[in-house]
Amino acid sequence: MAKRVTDKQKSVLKFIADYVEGNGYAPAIRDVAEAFDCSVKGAYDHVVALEKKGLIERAKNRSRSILLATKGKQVLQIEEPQRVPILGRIAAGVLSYADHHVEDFVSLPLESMAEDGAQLFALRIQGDSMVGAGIKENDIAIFREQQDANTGDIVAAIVEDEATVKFFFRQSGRIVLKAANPLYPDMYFSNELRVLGKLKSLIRLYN
Amino acid sequence: MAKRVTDKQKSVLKFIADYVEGNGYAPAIRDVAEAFDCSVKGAYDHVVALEKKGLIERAKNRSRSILLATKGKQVLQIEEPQRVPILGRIAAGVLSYADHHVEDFVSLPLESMAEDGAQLFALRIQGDSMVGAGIKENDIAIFREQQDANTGDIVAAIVEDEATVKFFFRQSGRIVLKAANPLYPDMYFSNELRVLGKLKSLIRLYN
DNA sequence: AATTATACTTAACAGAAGTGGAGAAAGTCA
DNA sequence: TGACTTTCTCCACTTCTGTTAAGTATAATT
Repeated sequence: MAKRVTDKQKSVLKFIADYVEGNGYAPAIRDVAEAFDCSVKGAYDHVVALEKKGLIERAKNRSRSILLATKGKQVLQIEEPQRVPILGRIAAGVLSYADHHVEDFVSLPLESMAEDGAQLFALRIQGDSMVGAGIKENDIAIFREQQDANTGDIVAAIVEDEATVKFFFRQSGRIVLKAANPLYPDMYFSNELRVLGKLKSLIRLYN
Repeated sequence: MAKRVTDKQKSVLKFIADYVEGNGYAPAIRDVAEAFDCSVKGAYDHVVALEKKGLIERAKNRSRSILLATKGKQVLQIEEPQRVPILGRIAAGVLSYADHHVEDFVSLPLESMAEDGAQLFALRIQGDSMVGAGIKENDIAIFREQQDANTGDIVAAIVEDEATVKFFFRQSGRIVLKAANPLYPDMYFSNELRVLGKLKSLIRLYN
């Protein structure tokens, strides 16, 4: 059971997706049959096969109840707008996606922002330490979760039990965090720095 | 025809929306009847009424083909992530949402960004004339379409057949556009300035 | 070579689902 | 008050749909 997905099955899957897209509701099995100019049972077999392979979900004896399962969307490469949590206080440097730490959600405004399944999180910028890089207080910064970084990256890191956003540099064996504001001194670390992620995008609201 | 929407009709509408939300497909009329513990025809009459009032759309003789119309969503205050077009070249100062002027789309990352049906559009920032305000080249700026502005607003306006983004000021009867960069001189206008919209939010991508 | 899965056919049936007529009681509106 | 509209009932009917039975032929696996 559940071998590979055949070309025919893929095209049936695509028909279903297109039908839903176009009509707002799923096709009846007879609609599939008509589209592929085959018998009702032929279409039925395809639908059952797709169901068995987990590409679609369906309710028994219910008309037009086909849903594209996550797996089916993957096959067709349909991407949904990803929702990224805006984290509030980050206690003791642990990234937690638990409800009580999530302030709100942003959905990614551009499809190009979604990455190969990388974990993303967002922080609200506090203070003016990065104004020189065009990052202002209350901006929403979206990070890709990662424990390391390259020189020149803008990162979120834990400094004194607080999340902070700074430029990341490696200088002669040490790590340096630099603000983009001359009023803030550079901070030096000898490797025990807890990096949370790397800045991927920024969202600002006016008014 | 099409008088006000009754409480009962509202609750039927809500049931339909909830059903779709929960199941992924629309209810059959008999599902409505069951939910409201009334006859099939009773439910049918409600559905027909909702259709006549433009709150739902439906296909004739098709099972489970109910769709919530835009008007129906308004009644239930269901907000969908709004998609905003990123406009490319703006020819001769006319805002056109025609396909060939649309580079891409951004969907609004936060629900709070959607406004009372205001028309929004986006531009990609060119040049560094607004760096002082934390607006950098290639940032995506989202504007609310409006022909006027208040002193201090950041606006998109047409200057010499090009869209430009600047601070907007009124000074002794004239309009002044100021850059947020001392390298750019102020521009003065005696009212024939074509304002396209006011900056509402900003999106930046790193890498 | 034997088995299993794919991709169909024709035919039939039962249950699901939409539609319409003919009321009736209650509420709304002018 | 009279004319609608809303909200329902009961019943009948048609159409739509999912499902099953019983095969056939081809391709892919084991």
